[in-house]
Amino acid sequence: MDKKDGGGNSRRGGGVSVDTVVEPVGFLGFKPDVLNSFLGSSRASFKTEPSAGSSPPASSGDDDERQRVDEMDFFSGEKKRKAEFSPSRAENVELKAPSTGTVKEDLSVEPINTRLHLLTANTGSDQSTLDDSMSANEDEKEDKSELAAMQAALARMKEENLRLRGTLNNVSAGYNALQMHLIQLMQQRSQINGNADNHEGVDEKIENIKKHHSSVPSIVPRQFMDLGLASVADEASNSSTEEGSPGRCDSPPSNADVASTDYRLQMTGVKAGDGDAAAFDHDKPGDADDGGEDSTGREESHGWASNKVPKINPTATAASEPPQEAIMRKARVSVRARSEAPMITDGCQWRKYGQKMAKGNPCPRAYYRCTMAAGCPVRKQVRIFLSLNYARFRRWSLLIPVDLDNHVRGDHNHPLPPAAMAMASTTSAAASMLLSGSMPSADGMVSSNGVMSSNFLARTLLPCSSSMATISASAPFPTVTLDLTHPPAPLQFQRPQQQQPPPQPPVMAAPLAGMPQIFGQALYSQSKFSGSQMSKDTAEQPHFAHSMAAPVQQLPPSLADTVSAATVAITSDPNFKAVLAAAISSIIGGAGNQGNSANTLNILNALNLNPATTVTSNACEGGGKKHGV
DNA sequence: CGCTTTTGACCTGCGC
DNA sequence: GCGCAGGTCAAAAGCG
Repeated sequence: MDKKDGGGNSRRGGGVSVDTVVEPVGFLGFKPDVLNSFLGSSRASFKTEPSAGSSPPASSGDDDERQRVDEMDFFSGEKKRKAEFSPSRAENVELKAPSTGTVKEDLSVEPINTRLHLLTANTGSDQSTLDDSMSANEDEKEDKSELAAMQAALARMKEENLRLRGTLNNVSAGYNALQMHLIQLMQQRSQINGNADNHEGVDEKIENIKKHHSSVPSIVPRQFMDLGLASVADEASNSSTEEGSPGRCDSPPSNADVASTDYRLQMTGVKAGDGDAAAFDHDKPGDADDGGEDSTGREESHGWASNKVPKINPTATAASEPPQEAIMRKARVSVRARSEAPMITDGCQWRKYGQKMAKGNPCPRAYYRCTMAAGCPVRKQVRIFLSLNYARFRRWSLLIPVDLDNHVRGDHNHPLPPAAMAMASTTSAAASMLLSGSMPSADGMVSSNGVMSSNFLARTLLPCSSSMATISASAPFPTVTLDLTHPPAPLQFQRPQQQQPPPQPPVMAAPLAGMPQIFGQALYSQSKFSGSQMSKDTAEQPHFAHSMAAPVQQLPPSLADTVSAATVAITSDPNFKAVLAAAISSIIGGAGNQGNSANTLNILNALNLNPATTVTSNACEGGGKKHGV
């Protein structure tokens, strides 16, 4: 039972810059009602308050600025104006104003104007005496100005609604494109692996999708690396990925089923300067979401992330990257789980008991307490980010990435389920790895020729599922994403499907006998990915660059050589091995709460490691999650 | 009807 | 002492 209340404060003190991000989100197709936890109980309502004594905002130059500010605060949680973005209700937006009550707006100004005129008439009918006429006229003027202000506000809302609808269409189109591309990549992958059965299955899927979306283009940008598809994407043919060139979706599609726009499913803390988070990227103030970039980004919101993700160009990226990005970069461990599941985030059962807006942060902070057992004192904070999801069956829902804030307090007075144990230790190991000196960043393991990748780590940490763990390099900080939306599978290392298995590395012992395939796959899969941080990270961490990139630079296309390169990489770095062992042991020991330490030691021995020199025990605590409770 | 979520109010700690 | 921000409570609302 490791108590680690203090460990959860790694963000606050000690300079440890790891956010343990847990995303109790449904990745695709989770229930929209869960989304209420983010935006409150408001139902497609925009609350507007005319500014006190303000003149009606005409269409002046300040109007655009004001509108931009409004949009920036659109999901900021400020009380004066909050909205639940429920695209299914986007056509029927309810507007509330203090003096007018509730006005239904069906994307038409006419009803609003009618109501406002009625209000104006009522106001005028109150005049009865001459003495009162003066004050009445003043009141009338005031009312008129107020009404004008409200009209302007309503007009803005209408415009915003239209823009949101455009965003809806764009995102839906992006989703279609993404789905199509995923299937294609799966097909290509199956071809690579020579798996005829999978190939047929994928073909069938493709045909099914094509039936529904006959005009889905075959181009999808690389952005969806964040989806956990990075490896798949990089295994794709050059054509499909290279076609995702910036600017190809300059104009928003007119048809929701025609996709040519990017769709970014995960937008947790995306740097505003990227501009690719579109209209719903609400970053912390000061995240460079100002200045000229804002205006352009605002325009791009119409096109929903119109490919502003920097193209993978290591040299150009390193040269043009603003210095502040280096400061902003943090390691993140993101765990994704379906929100409709009774167990959210980490296998425990939590009940929300409060939510608070943090100053300077548009994302609310929610407070949960463990309800797995009566009187369990464990509580945790989560910070909620917002992103969009166009789920299956063309239903809208919102992603709710949740930041655990490394703050789980107290000790459970009950045994934790195995899932919680495994996940806690795994995320901790991942976070520790990101922080370890051997790991410059999640995406930094790139050689000069762009090989080696973040998914190397991801698949290492969760080798039992190739799609379970990914590491995103496109975010401003490396993010380890553990996708728990898939049902937990028993540890089964993939066996090479080739007729001729790759040579076993000499140091690989029994527990890791299946790892070469994983490493090789990861190495191969990321051949074109994660170049953005390469130069900087390798420069910052020459040690690791040497240990990891050197063999990769000579990477031939054959799988055997990639395995060899991975072997060298693993065995040359003790910290890497240590964290790897911790992660694997957590998985192996996940079925039971006992024996994690023993497993770790076994794996350390298998890796020829001296436990005394490793970071194993600390690694499992450094990430801020409870471990071994 | 009971459980969960929301949300405003209240409490507490900390910095100035 | 005051203000601010974080954390918690509890009534109200939502939901199945």
